[in-house]
Amino acid sequence: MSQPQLPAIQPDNGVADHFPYREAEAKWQRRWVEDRAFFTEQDGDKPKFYCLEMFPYPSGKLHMGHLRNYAIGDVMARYYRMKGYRVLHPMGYDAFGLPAENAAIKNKVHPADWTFNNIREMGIQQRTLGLSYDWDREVATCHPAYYKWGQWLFLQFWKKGLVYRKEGLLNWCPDCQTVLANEQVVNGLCWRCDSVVTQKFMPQWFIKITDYAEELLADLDKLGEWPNKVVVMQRNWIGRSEGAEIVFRVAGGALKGETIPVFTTRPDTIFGATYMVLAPEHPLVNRLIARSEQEADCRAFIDEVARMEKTARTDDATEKKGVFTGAYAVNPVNGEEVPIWLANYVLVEYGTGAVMAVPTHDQRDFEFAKKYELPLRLVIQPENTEFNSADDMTAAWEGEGVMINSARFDGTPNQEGKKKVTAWMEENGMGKATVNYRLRDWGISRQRYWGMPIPLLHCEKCGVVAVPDDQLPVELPVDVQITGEGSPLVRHEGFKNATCPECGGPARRESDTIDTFWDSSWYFLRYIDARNENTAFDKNKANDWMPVDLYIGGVEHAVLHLLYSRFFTKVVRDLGLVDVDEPFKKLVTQGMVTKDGAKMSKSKGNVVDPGVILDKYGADAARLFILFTSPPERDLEWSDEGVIGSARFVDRVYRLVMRYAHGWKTPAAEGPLSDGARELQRRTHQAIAGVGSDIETRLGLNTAIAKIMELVNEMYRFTAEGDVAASDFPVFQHAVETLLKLLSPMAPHLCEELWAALGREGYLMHEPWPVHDPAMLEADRVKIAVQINGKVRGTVEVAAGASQDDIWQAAAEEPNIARWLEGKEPRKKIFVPGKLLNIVV
RNA sequence: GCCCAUGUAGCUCAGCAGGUAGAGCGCCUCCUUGGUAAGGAUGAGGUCACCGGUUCGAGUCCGGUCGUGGGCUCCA
Repeated sequence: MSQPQLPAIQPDNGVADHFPYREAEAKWQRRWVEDRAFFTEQDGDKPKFYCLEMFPYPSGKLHMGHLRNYAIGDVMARYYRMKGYRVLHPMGYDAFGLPAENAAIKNKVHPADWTFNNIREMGIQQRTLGLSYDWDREVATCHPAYYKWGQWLFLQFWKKGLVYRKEGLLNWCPDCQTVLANEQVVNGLCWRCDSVVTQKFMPQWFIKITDYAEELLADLDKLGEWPNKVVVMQRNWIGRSEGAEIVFRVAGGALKGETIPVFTTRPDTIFGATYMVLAPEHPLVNRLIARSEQEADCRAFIDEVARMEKTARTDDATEKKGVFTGAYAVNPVNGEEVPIWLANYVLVEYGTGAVMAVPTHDQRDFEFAKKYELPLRLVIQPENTEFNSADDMTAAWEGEGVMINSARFDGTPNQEGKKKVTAWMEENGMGKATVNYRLRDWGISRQRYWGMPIPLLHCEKCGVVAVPDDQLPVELPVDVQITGEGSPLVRHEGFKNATCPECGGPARRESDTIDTFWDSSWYFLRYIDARNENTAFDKNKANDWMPVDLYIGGVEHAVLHLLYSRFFTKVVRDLGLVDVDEPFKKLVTQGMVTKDGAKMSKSKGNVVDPGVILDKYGADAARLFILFTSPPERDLEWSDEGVIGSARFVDRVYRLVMRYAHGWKTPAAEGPLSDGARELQRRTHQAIAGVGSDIETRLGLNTAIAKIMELVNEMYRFTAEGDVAASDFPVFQHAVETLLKLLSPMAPHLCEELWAALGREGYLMHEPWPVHDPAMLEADRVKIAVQINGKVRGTVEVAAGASQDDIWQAAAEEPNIARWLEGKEPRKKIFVPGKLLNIVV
């Protein structure tokens, strides 16, 4: 036994117990910057991987959700780099928006100062996490160099006819003389002055996203790597329904003959329409009720509805209320005059803002009709009928049946009737088949300061005129007072007054800024060519990098941001600027980070500050904990003990490697491998195979880490004696170096530090990802479970390729098993090679 | 009401193709230690929510029940 050995260094002999994360993290982060280590490669021979995390709003500090989001993305970026991809992994800031103005009012700081300070602070925290971003591509949407191109793109939309102006309904605070966002309306009151908020029509800019509704819906089928629930949410949001638009006319009075189109999905029930309902905000209402007996009642009702909060208005529990207008409309199919009502359950934004009410076959209409004693007429008779007339009904019948009381259509099954009625109405000019969407056009106007100015001018002679390209960007003026009352841009003389580029006359600059969702709808394209001063992004580069291969973010953006980005991509494609249909190939919606079972929030007082955790345990431990504790898409329950556990694991790896680092270049000795080394070798290859497939196929970062932990445990078992035989050394060496490679995407500082400690040249992260040898996965001898009638009664150890007969022989000799076989005749044997033998007796 | 998740060790989660129930944390015991919310080695702990079915064999597949969480919901 005079084999040479690699002696271990004992902890008390110069090896620190703990990974000195403060020094090590600072050192590696500095080197990465100096060496521009995450500079995006443009080598065309390598496959590309565009890894993107949703950029944050710069609120000032990172929260746990950010940490989780970035940790997941960083592992993927680092993994794919080692796998030989050129990876684009950028970061930026969604930097326009209301909080900056609120801070300005509260703390008397300029929104720009507040925002850029926050960006600086968050950037420092992100660097402290060791995230591998290409910072050369950083964008901030509030920077003129970014929004210049946002404005340019807006003008392309404008030229394409996708931008229009119409009256839109807004929350309005009469005291502050300002428009309020939904979240600024608290219990129907203004968040600042507690005045009652009203609904007000104001001219607004809209973008015709509905032009793309059909494609946005159809292409959901292309999103095979999106979570199903997000696809479902988008499908519901778009809300396509087929039906008919039917034209009613006002029966008498001053407006006689005026058309009121309604949308219905049930044209088969048109003969059962016994009244009509308009939304209180319907454009015809004012003229309809003017000088009528009911005018006062109607006005009171309209006011009441206008004062209701939008959310309360659309709540199921809200009582259906209405008022008769005094006017009548003519049902085109039978010439009947039906009363016109106003009701709170009809929404001006959906369909035509008017409905034909069929109380027998629509539950809402039924309840309303009963309450106000309006007539009912049964027109769909169900097959096994429970009622023969509307008098028998206790609820609307919304199911199938045969048409009755419907003139020429009597006896027609109602599904067939839908088509027939629609066709007949089309022939007679009463209506037409239409498709209606729940999706509405995108209202982008914000009467706010801290946003991208909409690059349009109002000229008295020429109307609305686009700002010429060479005058972009339209910069936000800096010298403003933010008071919260109205938009400072309206008051700013220098900003407001402009010259019309067409006639040279005076023009007024548009003072609305744009919805911040506009800014975030194309940032993934700007990253691709972030410093281009000549265009928004180069087409070839965009075609090279798009689509984003992996997009990670919170599920709260399932509809709006992701839908707008999809829409934007399609428009940009139609403008000829890029050739992809969809922006995000694979989407991962990460779960929340919770504490004590609830989402972290200031009001609950259960917030854990990532900054404190980073300082106390280091970036690698924080990353490992947050990755290990839960799979990405599930919620993650924060646990202080868990972080300590991760910190211990970091130390455990550190100690293991440091004990042997001193002799890393010792030459190996010839000789057979010990059993322990063979086992270690097998486990090493199993870990390579397992970690790679976990990361790649199902983003199982938690299970990947568990497998790495198991490998570390095995290495501790292997080195329990202390010294390693030189003949086993190559296996051990391979195991340790593999461990560092597998762990480096999750714990990059630790692994780089140890790689260097082993005397290795260059960055570990530039090493290729290890490859496993399938032949190494199998053990020489295997344990086979022996079952009697499906229950495990013992195990036998046999050579790896042992046959059924060999195992049967061995099993019969095993006393435990023999006991169960005694006096019984084996009827059947089920053999699973390498795993088990089941004997049925 | 509808849709989608989810229920496995005290806790947080694995268990991919039905085939001996796993990881980390926590806990027990022992060892080590003038670096101590320390380290090492052992171990305990699970009728896999419940009921039924398919199967030689079911956390795993099927049906039902119960629990928990989330989303949508006057959309004509």
